Amino acid sequence: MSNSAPATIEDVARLAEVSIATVSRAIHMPDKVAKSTRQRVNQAIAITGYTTNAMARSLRMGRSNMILVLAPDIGDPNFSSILIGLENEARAHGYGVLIGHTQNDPERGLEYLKFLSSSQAAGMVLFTGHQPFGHQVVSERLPPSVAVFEPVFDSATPYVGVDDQAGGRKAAEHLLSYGHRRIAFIGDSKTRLGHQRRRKGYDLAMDAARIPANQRMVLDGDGTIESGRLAVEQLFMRDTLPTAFCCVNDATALGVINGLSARGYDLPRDFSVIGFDDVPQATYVKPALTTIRQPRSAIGRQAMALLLQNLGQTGSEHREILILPDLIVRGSVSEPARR
Amino acid sequence: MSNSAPATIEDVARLAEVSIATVSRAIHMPDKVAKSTRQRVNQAIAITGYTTNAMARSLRMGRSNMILVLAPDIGDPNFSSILIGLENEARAHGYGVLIGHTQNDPERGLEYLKFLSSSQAAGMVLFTGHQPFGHQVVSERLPPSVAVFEPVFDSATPYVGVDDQAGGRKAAEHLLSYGHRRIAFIGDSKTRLGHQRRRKGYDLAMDAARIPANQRMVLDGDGTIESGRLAVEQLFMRDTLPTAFCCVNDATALGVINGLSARGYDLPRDFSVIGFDDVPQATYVKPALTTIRQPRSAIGRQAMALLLQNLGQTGSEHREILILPDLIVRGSVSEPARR
DNA sequence: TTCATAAATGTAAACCTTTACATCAGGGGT
DNA sequence: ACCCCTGATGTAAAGGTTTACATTTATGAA
Repeated sequence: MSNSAPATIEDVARLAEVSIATVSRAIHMPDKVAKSTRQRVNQAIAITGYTTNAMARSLRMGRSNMILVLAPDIGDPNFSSILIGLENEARAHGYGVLIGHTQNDPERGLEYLKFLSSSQAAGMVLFTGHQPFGHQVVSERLPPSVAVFEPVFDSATPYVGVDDQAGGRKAAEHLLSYGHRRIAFIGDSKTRLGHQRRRKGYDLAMDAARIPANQRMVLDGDGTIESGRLAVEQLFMRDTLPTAFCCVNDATALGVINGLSARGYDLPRDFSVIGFDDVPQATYVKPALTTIRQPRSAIGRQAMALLLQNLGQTGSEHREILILPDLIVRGSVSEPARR
Repeated sequence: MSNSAPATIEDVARLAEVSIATVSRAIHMPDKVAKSTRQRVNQAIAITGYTTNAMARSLRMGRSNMILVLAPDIGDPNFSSILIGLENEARAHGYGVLIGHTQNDPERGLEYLKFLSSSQAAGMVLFTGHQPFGHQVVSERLPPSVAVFEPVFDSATPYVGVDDQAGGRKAAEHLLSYGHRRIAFIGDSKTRLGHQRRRKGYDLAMDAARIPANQRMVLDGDGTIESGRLAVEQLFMRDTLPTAFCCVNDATALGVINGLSARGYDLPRDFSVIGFDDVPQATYVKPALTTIRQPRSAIGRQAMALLLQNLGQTGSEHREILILPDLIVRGSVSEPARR
């Protein structure tokens, strides 16, 4: 039992008085071995506490049953719930999940890639928005992978994520439905592709509402709280103010709320604000933030399903799965103020 | 280069016209091989793009150079910065870090334990506060491990964490130094051991200030935002109110601030609040939360150093390394209000 | 020149599996 | 009585390393 060295298949074989091959078969192809033998083997396994050495197994099989999830930032509020989706789906198929934290450091990414190439993991999920090795050219063939949350730049890696454009449109339409016409969009054209798509959704909604392009106030930030705060300051230097803020993400929206409150405005009476993502903080800010929710666990689930499915095939076709997000109504949107 | 199968040590050996043993030596004990040979080998490695198969290596050596970090909740705001400390230290010693997400599910914990016992990882770091397999009895000898953030219940696992008692005392003393005498402690005696120690620190400070025990208002919550809010409600049903709230952690403090603001009070004029942990949100709440900061990266660094050091030895003595936390002064503490 | 010794390299076993192939026994059909 | 087939099991190779031990070569002293 609690011997110093863990039991090997040989220990089991000896105890059950069979060959190691039979033990292996009893485990993996139970119908190929006589019932009486199977019982003896199972007993021996129970007694020795044998558990198959995954390392040897993977070495022999040239494939492991672990999936590596590469995240640049573990702390990202979007990460953990997507992860749970990934894990649950993986688990249902007999796979385990390991997380690699790259901190956006190409060297670390490369390290984890080695982990994959020595088949300690069978495939990978990318949160990074780019290949984990930066722009270096990597000689090895990349393992099966799928991107999540943000498509991988300049690559045919399949992608599963929220339908940003539809979400952006939904957000803008929600504001429009309350009668807002002067709706500022606080965007972010640089850091993420998805953010550009959200902007596109906003434009589409404004087009449909027949609001001319020159009446739209579009500011470009970088998706941080600070950038939301800054946008407020910039807008207050103009002649006309918006009645509502359509923000590219919740962080920006939080910054906007912050800036507006600091100026003494009462929300949502004076201004309406809508975000995108539905981060945990959205509930606690005052007023609670109306936002578009990332369908996180669905993204995780579908991404893992896609990856697992692609593990078998060689040439997996490029695919993009977009999931429609829901509008979460809280307290930060109301009718425009009379002025 | 970009052949289908990755290059093995044999490919390198063939190209360099030496035996595989020499290649291995050229890599791991360069001084044991003649300079000219070493050069040829290095060249061959460069050409083939060889990278040693970690799986085979670990199988042979019975030890890997990966450390597994087990976290019940990836989303915990304390997790990511401790992790970075862990990673940096590991990296400096040639180890990599993998994260296992247990979700407090003993089965998952057990799964990751198997990962360790087949020596896919050399040791583990526990964030869990308990052994990852719940209360099941596990036959195998546990791998070298170290606990972080929260000591492992009922076990001799070495622990590295903040000095909760000193921190709790520091917090209370800060309030006392502003002249507060009626200081409520919103605690949590159940979910974490560290929280009890913080309470102890509060008591020590109050003792030193000669405030009799029957004048202390101590409420017991569970360390959540909700529990902070609730504590406010309960206190307002009493005759005497505190002038300050000493909270067992930031979540509780956030709840308290929330509850107080909801009742229309102006902080910190009407009440002072202090937290513990310094979570990211502490900066954004209004007023910004004065708190005791978890020395997160130091914890990570020292924990990994301890683990790595214990990898060699067999019987590692039980040790507890406590790191003194700093007080972070923001805006939620001031003199007590005149009433 | 001849040994003894050190330095450099090679050979082969071991780590723990999985699995193709070989073997063996027994059963059913002729 | 013989053959063929099936089902159950065993044998051994392979997967990519590291390393103890064996072997070869070079070095220096006598």
